[in-house]
Amino acid sequence: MAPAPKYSRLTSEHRRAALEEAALTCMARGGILAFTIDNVCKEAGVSRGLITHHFQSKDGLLVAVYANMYAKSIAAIDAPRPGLSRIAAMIEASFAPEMFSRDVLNIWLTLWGEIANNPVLQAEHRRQYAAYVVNVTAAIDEIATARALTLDTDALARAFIALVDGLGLQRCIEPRLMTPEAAKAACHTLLEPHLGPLGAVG
Amino acid sequence: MAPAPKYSRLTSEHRRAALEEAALTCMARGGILAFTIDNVCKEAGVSRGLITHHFQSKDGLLVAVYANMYAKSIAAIDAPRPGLSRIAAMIEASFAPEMFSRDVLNIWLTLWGEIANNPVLQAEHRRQYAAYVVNVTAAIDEIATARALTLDTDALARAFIALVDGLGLQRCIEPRLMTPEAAKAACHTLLEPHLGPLGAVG
DNA sequence: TTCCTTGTTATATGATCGGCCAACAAGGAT
DNA sequence: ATCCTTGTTGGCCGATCATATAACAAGGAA
Repeated sequence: MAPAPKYSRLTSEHRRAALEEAALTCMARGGILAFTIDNVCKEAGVSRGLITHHFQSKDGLLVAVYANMYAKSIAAIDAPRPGLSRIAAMIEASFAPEMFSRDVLNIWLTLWGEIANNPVLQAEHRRQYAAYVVNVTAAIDEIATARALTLDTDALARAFIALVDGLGLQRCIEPRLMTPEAAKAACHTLLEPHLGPLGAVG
Repeated sequence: MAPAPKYSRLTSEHRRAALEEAALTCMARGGILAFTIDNVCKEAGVSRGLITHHFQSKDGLLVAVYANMYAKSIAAIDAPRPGLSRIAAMIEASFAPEMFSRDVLNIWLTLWGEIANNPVLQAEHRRQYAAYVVNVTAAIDEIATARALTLDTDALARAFIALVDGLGLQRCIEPRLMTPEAAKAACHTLLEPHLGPLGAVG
């Protein structure tokens, strides 16, 4: 009989995905200090050399992880919801359990802290963030134009994004003091005085 | 003549303050990864053993730094400004250059990331943060009662705090895209629809 | 079956980590 | 002038850091 394989050999794409997933797990567990090559490879059940092999460097993995997080978030936030305006759908998505959890928010907090200090991540951030602002602004524009409102939709979008980030920060640090319902309500408190009810477009 | 002293001997209080200051400098420069005993002591121009001597452990210094940052912020935010309501004074203080700078905000971001993952800091945070919420709520109450408004001032205070944090986050990550003026305007966008003009109390 | 690409392991390396501790010395107390 | 408390130094420890590299092996191609 054939000898048992000493390890499973995955395609480059699958191994990369597994390592990114392990990196997220480590960050969620212990922040940037837990994001070490040893930790990530142990979490992935793999030897130390693989990160260098598949991502060139630890920073390479970090950038991949960040791009991955952004892609997943954008996809969730942009998904239309029947009967809801785009901005209302964004709010729902932003505070759904899979995005407003302590683990996911701790990952974001970890990445933010690195963006502020790691030049490699800053370039990646600038690209992704700009697209995010455009999306939110467009969603607010949708309601503003439908209702013939004249207001600075770009400034409102940036305030909204800041609010969502700040609510996530509080949720991450003290989950019991910031429920998804309270977070949603805070968003409505900001937007509805300027846009009217957010439920539908008309 | 007497031999030149080999080092300056400070009181415990002064040396502690110097080490805390050096710790802040390191955090502002490189986040939590730059907050190492070697780095801080080199920044303070002092040998490695002093942090253990004055703070028992690295975590001890971290807690002291956090308490220090909070004390300074609370003092700045609570300082009354002639002709301004308390909440308006808070906004002015929050986005003044000495608080809304990249360095200071990077320190906050660093501390937030640690609070989320370091149990020692969590206890300290809970105490400090509760006092902060009380202060902001009281400032909002001041206007609400003076104008006989009926609204959930606690929820509005928590939303306001989240917004301020989120604005600081954006400022830290991309200072050029979030000016102090834009940040102040965002706060007014949130509060004035519910409280009316924030300038004076009446 | 044989070859060959390449995913994977495992060890080595030099730097740096936090914490420990013995020796030193500054400067007030006596 | 001498003692004594205590702030300070600096070497040391085991652990862990990121990275480089050589040997190994899985599995499709030929």
